[in-house]
Amino acid sequence: MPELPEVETIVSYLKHGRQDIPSIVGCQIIQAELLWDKTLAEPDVEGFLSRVNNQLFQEISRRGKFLVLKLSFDWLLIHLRMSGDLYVESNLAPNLSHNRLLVNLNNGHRLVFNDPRKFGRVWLVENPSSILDHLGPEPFDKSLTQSAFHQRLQCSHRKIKPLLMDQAFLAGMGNIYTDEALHMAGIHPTTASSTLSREEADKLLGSIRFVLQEGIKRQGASIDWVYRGGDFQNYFRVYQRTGLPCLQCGTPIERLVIAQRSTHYCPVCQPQG
DNA sequence: ACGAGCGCCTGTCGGC
DNA sequence: TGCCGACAGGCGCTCG
Repeated sequence: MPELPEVETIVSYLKHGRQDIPSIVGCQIIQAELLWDKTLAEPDVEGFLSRVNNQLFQEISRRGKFLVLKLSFDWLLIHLRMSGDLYVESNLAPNLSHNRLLVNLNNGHRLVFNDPRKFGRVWLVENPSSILDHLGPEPFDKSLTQSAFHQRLQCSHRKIKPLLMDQAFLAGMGNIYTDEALHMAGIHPTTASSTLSREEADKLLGSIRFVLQEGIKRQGASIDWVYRGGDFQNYFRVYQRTGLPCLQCGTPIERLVIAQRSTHYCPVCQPQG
């Protein structure tokens, strides 16, 4: 599922609340229930359930695709992977079949981690840096200048698509937004990153920021059976549009598999290097 | 230094 | 209808 814009949307919901659902900031944890043990990456179940009790949610943020929840004494890190979702609901709501973790709060609500495919993971740690330190720069980080980005591209001999999806190269890009950004920049997904000119690199960085911003503005994409309110799926240029006309030139969008991931591109707007 | 292949999981969809 | 393969917003591991 979620890439940077979807995670950012969830952060916003948790921080500010939505409709009749309150913010979790300042709420105290009454009791947690782990419904699928492997959801928990760290520590062990006993340690988690006892340590998390009575802590308050102090700050909610995002790093790459990680949700970063600062508690009174620990940090709760959550990665949604392919199918995870995180939301707040009344603790009277019926328990859904794919709920993996429930965190009951002192305001009659609970934080729910729901994840059909069970790939998502949760960490409770004293210091988040051991987990977050391997991530590359945030796409919107001011220190990621055009020239710094070009430099980073020059250093690798990998294909541009898998490189952009490598979280150590850049934090937050996934399959959708990578395809969208490459189309907007007019770059073929198999292009060797080191062959990109400064102009192409500038355009690519601008496109990455543009599509991510667009995704955030639309509150993310809702695809397959995962719906949480966003509608960016109605604005896809290439993703899941195989065979449909390119919105720019009318040529049918093509699909190929790169690094085991489905890749969508326009053969005319994104010519082979 | 790469990329391919696979494992982790459940669900949906299209074809036969 | 039922079965079966392909596919799905991610990532870590092996292997060559």
